Amino acid sequence: MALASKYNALTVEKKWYDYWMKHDYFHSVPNEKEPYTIVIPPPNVTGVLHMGHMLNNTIQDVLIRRARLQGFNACWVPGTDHASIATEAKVVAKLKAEGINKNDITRDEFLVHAWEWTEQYGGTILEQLKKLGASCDWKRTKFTMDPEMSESVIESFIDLYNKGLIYRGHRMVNWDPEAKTTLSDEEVIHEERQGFLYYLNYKIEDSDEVLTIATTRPETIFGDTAICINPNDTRFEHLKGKKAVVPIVNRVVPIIEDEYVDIEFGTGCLKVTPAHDENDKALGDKHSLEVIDIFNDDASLNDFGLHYKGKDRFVVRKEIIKELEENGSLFKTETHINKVGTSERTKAVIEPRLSDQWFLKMQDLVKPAIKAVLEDEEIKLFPKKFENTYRHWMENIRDWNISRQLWWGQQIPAYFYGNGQDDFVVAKSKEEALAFAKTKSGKPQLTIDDLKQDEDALDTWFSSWLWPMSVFDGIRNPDNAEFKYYYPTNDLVTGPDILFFWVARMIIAGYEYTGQKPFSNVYLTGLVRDKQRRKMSKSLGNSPDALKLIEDYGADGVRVGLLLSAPAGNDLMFDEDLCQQGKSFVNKIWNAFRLIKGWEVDENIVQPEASKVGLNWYSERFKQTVAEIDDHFSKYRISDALMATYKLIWDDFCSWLLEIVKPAYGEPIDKITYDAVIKALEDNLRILHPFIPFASEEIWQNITDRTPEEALIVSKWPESESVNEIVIQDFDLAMQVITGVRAIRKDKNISFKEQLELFVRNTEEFSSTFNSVIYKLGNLSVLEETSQSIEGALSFRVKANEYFIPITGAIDIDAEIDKIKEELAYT
RNA sequence: GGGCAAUUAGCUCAGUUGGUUCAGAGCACCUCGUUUACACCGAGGGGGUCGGGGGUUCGAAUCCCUCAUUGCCCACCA
Repeated sequence: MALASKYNALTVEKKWYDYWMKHDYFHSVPNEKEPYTIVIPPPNVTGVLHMGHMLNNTIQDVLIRRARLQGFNACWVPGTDHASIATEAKVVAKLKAEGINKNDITRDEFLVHAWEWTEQYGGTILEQLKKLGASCDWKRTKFTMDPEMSESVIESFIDLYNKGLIYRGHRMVNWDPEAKTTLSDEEVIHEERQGFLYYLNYKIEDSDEVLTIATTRPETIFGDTAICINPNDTRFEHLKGKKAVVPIVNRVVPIIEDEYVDIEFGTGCLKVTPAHDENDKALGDKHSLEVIDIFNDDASLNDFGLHYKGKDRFVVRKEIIKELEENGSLFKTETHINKVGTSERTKAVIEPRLSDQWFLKMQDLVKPAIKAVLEDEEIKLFPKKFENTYRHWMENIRDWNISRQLWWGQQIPAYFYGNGQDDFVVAKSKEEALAFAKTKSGKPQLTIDDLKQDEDALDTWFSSWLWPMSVFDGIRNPDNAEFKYYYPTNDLVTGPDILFFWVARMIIAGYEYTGQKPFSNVYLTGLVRDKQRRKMSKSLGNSPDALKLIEDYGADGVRVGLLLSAPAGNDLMFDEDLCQQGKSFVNKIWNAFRLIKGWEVDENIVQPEASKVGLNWYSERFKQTVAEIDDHFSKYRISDALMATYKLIWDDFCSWLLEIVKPAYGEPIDKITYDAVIKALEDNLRILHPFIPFASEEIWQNITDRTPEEALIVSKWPESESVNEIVIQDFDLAMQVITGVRAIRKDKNISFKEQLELFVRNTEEFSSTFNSVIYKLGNLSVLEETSQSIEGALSFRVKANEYFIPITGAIDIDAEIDKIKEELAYT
């Protein structure tokens, strides 16, 4: 059989993925075996595969494939997230391009477009994962807006509301005037920007005196309802109890006192605008100030803006400064660097805004989640260092604003029947709501048309925090057999950037709904960066095309490349050269297979001693490495596990063993050796499979014909067995000796293999003497260099001293060793 | 401003309780070799005051203090 000298990844990978799918190896159903479950961090439904996904999902696939080989009932649940903000933004942009303004169409019309978009692009990222080799249980694919998934979300909302944990609040929120939506604190990026600090003069009522305050936002004077000074500030002693006049607006506002004011900053005096600043809001609440909202939804000024009405806040800022200057209210202007909140998605400057929102009380919910991670260690974070940040966040948690001013997502199941703040009911359906409303309002005459559902949708994370439960329908139906079998899941693999958005909240939800953890281990990957340590981003254009990489290096090569330098929690500096290394590795294995496959077997040949010794050694070395790999896996040190595998295959198997057993060119090989090499190769493939699933299966199936039940993907991970360390030590020493001989003789005509034969013969001849000398010396760990002369003597150097022990079978080894020890004591 | 982490070979990183697996790995580099599995190869080799300084100790990459630099998280001062 002629095998290509270059491994062709592309055709091979397609072939085996189809084969695996055809035989349904990925699909799991509850059975008597122990489950091993991973739920995928659902990527955005309309997203495309990027390097972060590649890394993430490669790790998950490695874990799931290994678990499958270990005999677990492995189940990896895939799916996508509706990603309300991101998707809605894309749909809005698409409609805009078609000349449709979102505000001109109805919610239902918009949703039709959104669903069309989702159906068109929704499957892309999952198809891309298949190219990577992801062995997800595709029959279980879920979408966070599937009917039953949405129903779970609504049910949990109702449940939490009924428990008194959800409330409506008046809260300063981060308003994105471009998307016209609220953002969570986490979605706001604070940027340092060069701005100005404007010093404005406010007249004191019934006086000629003026008071100078400093502000970065002069356009908000329309919303001023007080001036605040520090009660301990002697400079303003005489102003206590007086009133000031806001320039242009001519509103008379009180001068209040609060220690919040920093005497050192600015003029030690500030204007209070409760509607547009969080701190001012707090001051306003404390001093019962009027709240005047001066902005429209798009951050243009409303009626309170007087002649600036309808103009954008930044336009107003420029213009009002001119006006203030003209009327003498502008005292001076200083440059000032301040941090501005901007929207992660639209980049618009965030406007703090008071708004009716839905909140979830976190104070009590968070308790079991803190305990589970930090006290009981029921859930372990890898690497452990993230526990600190987890603690910090959880212990300072604030109530979760779960409503979003969006259409794409689960609409909040609250129905208003009147105009009062409390004239609403929370219910599963409009019909149910009507019944509740009649009772609550005491108005039996209410009809379904009197009910108006809250316009807001729920935060995306409010659906994904249920993910490990809802994918098994554990919210609606907690007693179902699948949920009981698969939950809690085992491992979660995700980026540290969503430790709080998602991971922490899943833990909270898990304990709230099941009293159990949602998963046992959290593996936090690093961020994928480029060679210059920059974050991969579209704007920088430094993110390689994931699919192009797979085309160029093969999925196996890319997987190896990514894992080679991705220790948990460390950022990964991605470099295409690593994929090349991965590709080379795959090719190396392929060529090792070609070599073996090309041998002609002759049953009549006696097995050479060197082969026997080599195979015996490799078998021990393999067991030793498997133990090492298992240990790495248990600590989620995936790249170390891969490196151990890499070295075993490349160095020990290819460079040592195959060189030892390789027959001379054109000569046949004995059957015992051949069979043993094939077995060793097969064992190698078992441990390689999680990392390079395609190439390993290809070689496995080429070794001999296999039935579907015998496929590598469903074979066995090697059992851990005790290792005979002596065999390995002896062999290592033999290697040293031979290396020494070669160095001394510089004889290019004598092959490595022949020298091993010679060594082995000598070993046999003087076995007891020789072995115990080298073993004891080995134990001393003092050997720096050894060599064996061809005449059958061992020479070695210890701490710069040369020793020479003739191996004649008649020497007193212990005496020799003692002599060396004694000399060592002096040096 | 508050908190957390990191700093080890040219690069990316290991180094678990201080001491014979403590100065390591992979890549890169240099030399030589082979072209009858594989140049996506083989055999060798060079290379580090373990960020600086101080301390504890018989002994420190490892523990303590301090400084410097970097990264991340939280909060943000009108």
